Amino acid sequence: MKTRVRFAPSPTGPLHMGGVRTALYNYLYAKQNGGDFIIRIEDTDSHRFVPGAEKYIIDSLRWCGIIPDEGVDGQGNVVQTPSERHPHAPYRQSERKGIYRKYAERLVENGMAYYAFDSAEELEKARADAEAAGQTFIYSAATRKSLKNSLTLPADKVGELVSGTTDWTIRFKMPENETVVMEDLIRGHMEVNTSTLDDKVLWKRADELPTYHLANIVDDHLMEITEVIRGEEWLPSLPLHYLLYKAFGWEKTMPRFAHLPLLLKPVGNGKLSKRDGDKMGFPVFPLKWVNPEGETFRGYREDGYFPEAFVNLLAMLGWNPGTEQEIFSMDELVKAFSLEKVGKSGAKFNPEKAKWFNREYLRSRSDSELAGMYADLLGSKGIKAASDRILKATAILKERANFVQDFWTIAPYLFIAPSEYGKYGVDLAAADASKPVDPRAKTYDNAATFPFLAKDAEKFWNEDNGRMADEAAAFITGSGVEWTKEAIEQELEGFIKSKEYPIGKVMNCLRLALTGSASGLGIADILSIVGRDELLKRLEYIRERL
RNA sequence: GGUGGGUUCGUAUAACGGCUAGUACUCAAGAUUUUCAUUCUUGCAAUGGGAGUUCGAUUCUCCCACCCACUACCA
Repeated sequence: MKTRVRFAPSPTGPLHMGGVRTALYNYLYAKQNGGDFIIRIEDTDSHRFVPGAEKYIIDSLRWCGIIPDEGVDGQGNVVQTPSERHPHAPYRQSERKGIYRKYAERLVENGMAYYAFDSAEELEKARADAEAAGQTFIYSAATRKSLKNSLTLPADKVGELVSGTTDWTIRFKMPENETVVMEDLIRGHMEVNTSTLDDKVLWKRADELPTYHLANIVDDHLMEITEVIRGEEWLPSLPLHYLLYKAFGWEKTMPRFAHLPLLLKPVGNGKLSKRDGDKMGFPVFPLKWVNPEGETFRGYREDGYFPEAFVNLLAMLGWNPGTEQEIFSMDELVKAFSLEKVGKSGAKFNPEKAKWFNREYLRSRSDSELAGMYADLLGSKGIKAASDRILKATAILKERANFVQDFWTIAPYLFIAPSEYGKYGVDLAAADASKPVDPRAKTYDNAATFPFLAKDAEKFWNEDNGRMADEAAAFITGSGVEWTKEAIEQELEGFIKSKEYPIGKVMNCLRLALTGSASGLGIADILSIVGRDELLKRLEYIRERL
């Protein structure tokens, strides 16, 4: 039998990284077994529907390289693998609403379910009363005999109510005192007694829609799903789902189940939630999301993560290959993945490790590809620079950065000149082309400027050091040396040593002039990129200011 | 409260019932370097507690503790 798994999100908001991981594991499992990965939209809750959420979910998965064989494509189209036996479309439960009622009624006819006429208010009251008495109300074998339903009302009254205008539901008639024996691909053998379970609503007259439980089982059956891989939050409803398959007589084709451990927040307890990211400074969503209230949530993509890195770090959260390999491409994941190696306990997300993954991917990218991204980044700051300069800078910067954005923050001085003294150091906010700080900035790439770090200036600059730096600069710019990092390094060092100048002091003065601070790239690296003239200009400039 | 699930360094995890409990991230120290970073080396750091089975328990069983999920006409 062909493997068919599905990811079945509810379009009630953006998909967070835990959801992406669930989709990923489903995808990996499907591909590993030569099967199909299906996306089904579970939009049976008309009240919680959020416009744009479905598209967001599909876009996110596509960014990750998780492409469905069947389902919706986010553009209003249906993706479907040809099946001679069954048409599986549509893939939105709202578009399938016509098919569920007869299944629910079949259960009523079999005596496995019943009509319930209690109003929301009545149930609310029953719950409140129970709570006041220190108890918990559940609609179950113990209570259904005293409630308004087709088990307690005369048949003619039931018929009247069902065809009437007042709302009603179909509830599953949970068996009394039976043990449900379950098998989970990750957790193994489990048992639960049905007396602790309640009579779940399967179908709602109010909106003519099934609830999750019914729609899920019916669709998984109709779509010939072979494995259900979903979050641990579904574990408590597994017995219900087993019973539902049994009630329909579908036991032999019932899918196997695997319940994934939850993703936990980095600090403290509890599962990762939407708000954690902004509180703790990392994204929880794959892509940026603006909710209907206009609130913005950051995304991994916008934070500069490569999709491959994001997929890789997600894969390693709750699963391990059993070897010490940590970096996996999607293809490698497909080969190595196994549900047996998925852990049982919740995984705390570690943002530091996430950055490390991105760094690994950054370093494995070619210089030319990174240079293209770097050029775009510079462009967004209003800086245009020759591509060979950008390429040279890329080679140096990629060893020091976690993200392409870091190329800018690590060394803005490669493309703009430092200007004034700043008490707080290099102010990158001020280094924005839209607000030039110093007219002199126009002399260099037409970009903005950023301030010197005053305390560094005081520390390194004095008459002697300044004079030696000037001498060194005059030598290197006038020597006709080949303008490469290696040659500059050799010549400059040779000159300073031949003069018996303190190399650290001279170099630091040059760095101060060049970068505006006491730390940064190697002098030769910087010079090879900014050029002779710029060295002289920046030295002259710092002298004027001091 | 009830039901279910879980518990190895700070975090992610490894360890047919059997070496000194391994690896990665973080952190610290040292080396390298003109500074910073990189790189390299070294180091810190864990089986929640108690019984039991066993020659031997991180691993199997039970009890306790703690954590998590679920407990809607939501998914």
